[in-house]
Amino acid sequence: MTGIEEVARAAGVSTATVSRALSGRGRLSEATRARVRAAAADLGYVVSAAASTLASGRAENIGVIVPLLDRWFFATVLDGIAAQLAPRGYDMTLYNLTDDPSQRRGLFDTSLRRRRVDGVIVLSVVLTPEERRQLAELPVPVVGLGVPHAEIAGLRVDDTEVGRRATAHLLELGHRDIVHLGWVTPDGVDDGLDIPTRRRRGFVQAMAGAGIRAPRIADAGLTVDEARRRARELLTGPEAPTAIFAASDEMAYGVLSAARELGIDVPGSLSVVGVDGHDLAELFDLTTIEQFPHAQGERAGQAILAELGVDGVTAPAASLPFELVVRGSTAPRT
Amino acid sequence: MTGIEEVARAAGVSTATVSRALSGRGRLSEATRARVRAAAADLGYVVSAAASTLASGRAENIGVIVPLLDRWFFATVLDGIAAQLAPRGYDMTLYNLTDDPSQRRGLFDTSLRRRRVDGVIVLSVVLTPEERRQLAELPVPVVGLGVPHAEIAGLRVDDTEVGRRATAHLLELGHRDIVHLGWVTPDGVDDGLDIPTRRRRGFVQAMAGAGIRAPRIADAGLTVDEARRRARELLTGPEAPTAIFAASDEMAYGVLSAARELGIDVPGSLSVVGVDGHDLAELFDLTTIEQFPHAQGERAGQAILAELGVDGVTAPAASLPFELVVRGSTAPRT
DNA sequence: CTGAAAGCGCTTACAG
DNA sequence: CTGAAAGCGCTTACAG
Repeated sequence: MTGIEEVARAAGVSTATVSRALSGRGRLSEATRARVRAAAADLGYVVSAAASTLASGRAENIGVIVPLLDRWFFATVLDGIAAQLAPRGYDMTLYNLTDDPSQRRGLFDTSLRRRRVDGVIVLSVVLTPEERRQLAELPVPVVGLGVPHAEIAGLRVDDTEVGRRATAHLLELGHRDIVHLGWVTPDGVDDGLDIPTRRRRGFVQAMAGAGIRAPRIADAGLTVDEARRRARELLTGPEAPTAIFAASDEMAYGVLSAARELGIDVPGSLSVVGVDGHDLAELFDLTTIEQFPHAQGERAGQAILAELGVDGVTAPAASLPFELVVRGSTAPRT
Repeated sequence: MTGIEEVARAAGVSTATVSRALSGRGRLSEATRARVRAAAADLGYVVSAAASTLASGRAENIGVIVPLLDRWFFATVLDGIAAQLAPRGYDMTLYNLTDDPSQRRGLFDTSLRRRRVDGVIVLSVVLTPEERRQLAELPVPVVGLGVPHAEIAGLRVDDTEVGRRATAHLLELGHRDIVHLGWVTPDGVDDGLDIPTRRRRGFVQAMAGAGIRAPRIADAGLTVDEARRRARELLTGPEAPTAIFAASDEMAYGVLSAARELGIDVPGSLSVVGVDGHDLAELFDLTTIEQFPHAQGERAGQAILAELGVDGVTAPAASLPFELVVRGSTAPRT
């Protein structure tokens, strides 16, 4: 492969000048810069990442710690991150966080510490205290997105407000027998920083505001299937609700599916609202709180670039937007 | 950060020995190896990726070129790849291929040529001849997964057989008025190597086997929405089919949705079969050809590791398995 | 504005 | 089995 020496020779300058011309760092006359760039393009020269990183300390690479890579939400967030990083020449290295303790140890003890990345984005995962400590000790900035730990700074949707908003929508439609179907608060999160707890809290607050104390809350796993099972119980039990606020769109699909099986008309006899703005929500005609995961990813990308002092990137607001999208799965109580 | 010198001093050996002990390359007495490893663990020493890569030429990193990061299928494949790479200490750097020509040029001219990766996995994307040439010229192995170009070796599902199998299922149920709803063959693919063409071909072959010449074929975009629109036309037009073979599950959802809107009973009056084994196929009770995307990713990971000569990894078979999963969206013709 | 040279932190052929 | 030393290919403080 062509090296920097050949480019220097072709352009009639030193390797130092080639480096400066190509990286854009340091002052250089426009003429020299242009000549060097032309020579490099000519020869098809590209700077070796390893050599450049070793000499400069900059890797131009961002690590992203992501749980459950195959969930739609995270894939969309990743796409948003990539959209911010790529145009600035940053690569994105993925670290999939599983439940396997030895895999996790490998990630925190080794992979992240190889100095391969200039910064880390952590997508809503629950970390052990030890893992948080290791993250904090990394010599690079860390940005969280929906991470339920106070010590990891980052971006966050106001999920309490999300819960309130979804519930308010149902209350405005005249519903009173509303059940919130959430998912279980994971172990080890900081008090009230995890998403299910906050959505639940918003629900409770909104219901209280409408004079309803001790509203009904149910839990299920964060999957279509478990939500379907739980919804079946709720809808066939005594005092079937007239509305269900599901904590995610995929859980809402489970509710819709259970209703269909039981012959319960949506929205005639049951209103359903979800959260996420999932890909297929429109297909299901599901009312939901859209939370723009692509834009969340873009902001996370901006946040880490801003921390790195990349030119022209300013830190985005820490609070992420959301929006109620009313579709056909909710209707006035009859 | 701790360097290799400190570890050498702590263990009472040279840096060469530390390197050998930690990498596992070269002969070394067990005692020395253990002593060095203990010292390294003690000091929390981790080899610098940049220095190691520069000196050895090995990056322990695989690049993955992926289209449309937010589609479920590719996210699942990625998860499979990661599952193979991580345990062997390989990182995975994502290169999102968009339609933007300047972004693509940046990827092929620069990003991939920085010698940051030891190998590249390309997930079913359509490449220009120039891009293919650049890929072939990379000094690292390239493995394709469903790539529609003959010069990129790789893994592939026998999509002709997939089309035949899906169609055969409908024929066995007694259907004759079957429409295949596929997506448009992209420009620039090698003849008959792209997925939609092969599924279509399998459909035509199976129909011909049943004595049906010139069977009906429709095209739509590869999305729920476009499929829904197209299905609406098919189902309200003259000679509405009794069965539709959709070329993807997401397209099949569009068909189901159109049928629901039109009050057409599935599977009573219309049978629908898809392809993919999508996440939500069970929820929709959709008969489909499951093609195990997670396993596809694992195989692609194995394939690239095998090319790199990683210990204990053997090249998987190039032909990927699939399986008809019969659910409630198909039934005998009435 | 530009160059000579040291140095980034490892790996590995060579020698013993 | 182990070490001394060259070298991987850049970047950047220093000097001019």
